Amino acid sequence: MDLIHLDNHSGVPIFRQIQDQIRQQILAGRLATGAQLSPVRDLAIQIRVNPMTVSKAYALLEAEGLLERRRGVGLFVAPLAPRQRDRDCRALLAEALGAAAASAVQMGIAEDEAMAIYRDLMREYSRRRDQR
Amino acid sequence: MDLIHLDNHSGVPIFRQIQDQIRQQILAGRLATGAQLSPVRDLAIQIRVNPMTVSKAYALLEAEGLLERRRGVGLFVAPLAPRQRDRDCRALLAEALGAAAASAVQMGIAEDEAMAIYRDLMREYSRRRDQR
Amino acid sequence: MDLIHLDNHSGVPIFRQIQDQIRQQILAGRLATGAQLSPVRDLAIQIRVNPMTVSKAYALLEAEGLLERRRGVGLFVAPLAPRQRDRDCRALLAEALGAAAASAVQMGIAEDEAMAIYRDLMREYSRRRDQR
Amino acid sequence: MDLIHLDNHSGVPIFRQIQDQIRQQILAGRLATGAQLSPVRDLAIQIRVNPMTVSKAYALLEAEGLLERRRGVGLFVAPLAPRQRDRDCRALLAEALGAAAASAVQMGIAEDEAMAIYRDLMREYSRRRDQR
DNA sequence: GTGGTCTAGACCACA
DNA sequence: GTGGTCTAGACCACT
Repeated sequence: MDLIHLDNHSGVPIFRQIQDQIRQQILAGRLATGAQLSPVRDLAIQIRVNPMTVSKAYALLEAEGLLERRRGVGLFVAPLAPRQRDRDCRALLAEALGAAAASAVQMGIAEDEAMAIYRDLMREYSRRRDQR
Repeated sequence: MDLIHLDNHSGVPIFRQIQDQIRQQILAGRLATGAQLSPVRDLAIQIRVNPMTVSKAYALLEAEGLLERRRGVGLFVAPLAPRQRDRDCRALLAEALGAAAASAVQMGIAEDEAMAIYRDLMREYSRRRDQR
Repeated sequence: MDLIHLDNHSGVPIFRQIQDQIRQQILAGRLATGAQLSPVRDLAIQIRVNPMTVSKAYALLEAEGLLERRRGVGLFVAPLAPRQRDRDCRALLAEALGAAAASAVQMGIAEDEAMAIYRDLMREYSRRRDQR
Repeated sequence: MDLIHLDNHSGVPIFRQIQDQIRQQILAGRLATGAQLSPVRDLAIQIRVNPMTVSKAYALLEAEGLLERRRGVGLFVAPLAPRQRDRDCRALLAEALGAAAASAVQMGIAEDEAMAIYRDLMREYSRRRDQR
């Protein structure tokens, strides 16, 4: 399981940051089906956060159907059909893009220019990622 | 001044929703330089919100330099150099696109596909807007 | 809002007891659409429980779509179409009856006898209720 | 001995699910007096559960007086007077129906309708059972 | 060992 | 005033 990176100044609740990052790791396939997640306490120590906060993030992911609890054993990535996974990915992306689409249209920025800005940002990110 | 649309379920603070929408109207040119904004009380009644909330949104926009307060008269859209306006638009858009770019890269969605999704969303929005 | 009755010995988590009872009050129509719920702190004091526990119950009911949050104002019973309400009631009842149906069949108790037992229990409850 | 079916999502402890299902098999007569139960390890492997969990279920059933332990030999279904058996069955059923009776009354569902729902569920179960 | 629940009390954002 | 979040630490149930 990849490291979780927290930003205390973003205004986004910590449990939400954890939840979002784990969800992405699952949808991106970096957390495979059946994989066991870090125990609540371990992750809590690792990212220096109260165990309850981690627990809350896990609970919400379980409610989303992405995690499965095995009592007394631990939490595991729930099986997810590849198609379902793809659909979830697209839905997630579309949601993230929604506000940006509205912005561009409202501000009268040309479709091509907006797409170019988006492309540049994606390249920027993938470059940064490859360097790591 | 266009109508403000609030979403109680989005988790975004109401004052922020007002602020964002007015800012966009200004940058999009639909609220021209020198135009007078609705008085706090009027807008508050119109969108059924506590006047304090509207006032807070206005104050933040004033702090951004987008509004000008003329005491005893009202609030007006501050003059804004076209270049400045364009730069602000792009910056705003880039910010809105940032998270979506990171998402697409992390989830391994191809650049082209992500851009296509974005394009579709923009067309969807402009179509909806034209219909009104 | 009716009193919430807690049973510390039932093994059912407190937040779940609160959640269940409020849900029933809503579905039974004793908490009408638009009614404001007791503030978290008030209810917490009234039933001698930690505010977080109440808050958790409220949050889960909101996730169910039965409650609506108005930021900084309070929590309210969400509008619910009468048909939807009826369907929810039946679903809730069917769920509660599921295990009992399986039991009766598995233990080979005749349909009529099982139904008679059920009828007697209902009469017992309504009698008790009327006395109050 | 019939198969034990476990549901990890029900919230009911696993040892409790095992215990309940074996109890029902005994009361239903599908596990006859004197019959030997599967050894702890065998059942544990069969239903993919920690042997300790099976052992706990067996121990609780022994405490209930439904099982008899013969040291070095195994566990057997204890003799049970038919009347006792019937009483246990009814008591078990009444317990399972208690919450459902309270629900129906509280939600104002008519006695007849509630009983009809219950009857339908029982028929549904017996049909499913006959198909197997 | 695992996760779940609860407490007491603090601080914050929102209206 | 409202609810939301987080902490630190306790206790419990399950495996």
